[in-house]
Amino acid sequence: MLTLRRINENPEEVIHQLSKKHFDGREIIPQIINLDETRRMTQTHLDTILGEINSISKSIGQFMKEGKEDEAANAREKVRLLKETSAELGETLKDTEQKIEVLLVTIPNLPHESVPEGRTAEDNLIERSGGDIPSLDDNALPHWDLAKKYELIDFELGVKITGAGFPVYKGKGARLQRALINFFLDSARDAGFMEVQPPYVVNSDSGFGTGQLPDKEGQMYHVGLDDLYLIPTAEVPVTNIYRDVILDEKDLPVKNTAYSACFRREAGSYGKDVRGLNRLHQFDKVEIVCIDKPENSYNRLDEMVSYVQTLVEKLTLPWRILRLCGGDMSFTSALTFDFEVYSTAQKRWLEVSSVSNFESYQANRLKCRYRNADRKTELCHTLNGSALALPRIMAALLENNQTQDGIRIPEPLVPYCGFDLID
RNA sequence: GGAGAGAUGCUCGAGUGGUUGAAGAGGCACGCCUGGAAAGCGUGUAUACGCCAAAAGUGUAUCGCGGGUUCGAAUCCCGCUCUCUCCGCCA
Repeated sequence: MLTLRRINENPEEVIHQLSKKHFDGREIIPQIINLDETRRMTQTHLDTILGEINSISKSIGQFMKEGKEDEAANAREKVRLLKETSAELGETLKDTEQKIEVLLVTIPNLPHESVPEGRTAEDNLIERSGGDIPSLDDNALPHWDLAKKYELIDFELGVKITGAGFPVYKGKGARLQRALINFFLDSARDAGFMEVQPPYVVNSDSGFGTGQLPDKEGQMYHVGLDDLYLIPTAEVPVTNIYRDVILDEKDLPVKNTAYSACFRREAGSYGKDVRGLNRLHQFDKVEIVCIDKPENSYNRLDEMVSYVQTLVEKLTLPWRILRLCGGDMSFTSALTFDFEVYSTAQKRWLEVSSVSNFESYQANRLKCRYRNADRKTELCHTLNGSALALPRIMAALLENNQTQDGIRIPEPLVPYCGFDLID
């Protein structure tokens, strides 16, 4: 959620920046400014009247003590009239605040100046890349065939138990999953992230805090009986640790990491995008979350991107980093880098991580603030990224490392797996 | 799930419907004292939104959350949430 201050300070600039995200703010921004004007006028008026009521009420107490019945009755009547006005103003104020909020949550975050123009994924910029794309035999198999051949993942069994998109990992497949989770968590800890184990189910306040609600309600699984949501990412519970929190300057930066299962309804997906491990309703991910001072957040973002790069490099996967264009960025992000790894048998790039700076957009909803050097409270900047999402890493590992003898495990994973070959 | 008790500031803790944003203590910060420290003494110590060009200042709201009674509510009433104790169930 953008701050009213930002909108009021320079509306034209805000409208201009929003256009990069292909959001037309020419109507809504002036509308908000008008409502905010009404809001402030109403509050000034209301506060004055409440102040009068307060002071008269005090005088009534005084009159009662002194036994001045007439004066007291007089004052009571005055207050009665003022209360009628204050009730009306109170309604107007509440109403206006609600209208402002309803409008504010429909406005996306402003993109950073370095965000490239563009509408679709085609327009994303390749920031840098690395690793070697292996040359495979003609009879190289896609991961869903490898998963079957080596009995690593049973998709049909998942369908029986739950439905499509809920695979069952078995044997070395399950062990490889667990190895990846531990490898990612240990690496994050070495890089200075504190591990947390959050709940996998959150309330609506948390959903609202990180921006899943109200817009993306349909993308989360909802537990109706208790009105709770299955998390689509550990970002939600971890970031919400800091909801309604005022951090001390010395607490920053906050660097957290968490493993969680992630649940996404993925309504409307189909075709090759959902084949095998490409898109699941339940998957595993290790997430990194940072909270920092505004002036540090872009350095922090770079640090996070560099860290994720070390992961794909250690796994010896061919990778590239994309700087997302205005049209392809998420609603809440100010700047996003996507990591993709090459899935050689599918002959396509798969997104395995998305690292974003949300600036104060999330923090404003979360009311996550810190006390700066002047002892004033100020909104923090929040950032997060996948480090990493497992399924597509698994897909790329299986496909890229297949040989005549079996599937080779990258060296850093071997101690975690307890085997170096799947055969 | 059943019965009961409770929820006050950074923490502990007081609070008779009328200067209670809230006593007192602790913590923390700053200052004095000291060679340095401790002790001692003094001062300060919530958030949000208004007003003011801004600072100073000042207004309003906030004692778990929401509503009600009242001229006036931390205090009385109702609903909700959470915590604790006992019983039941249970990895």
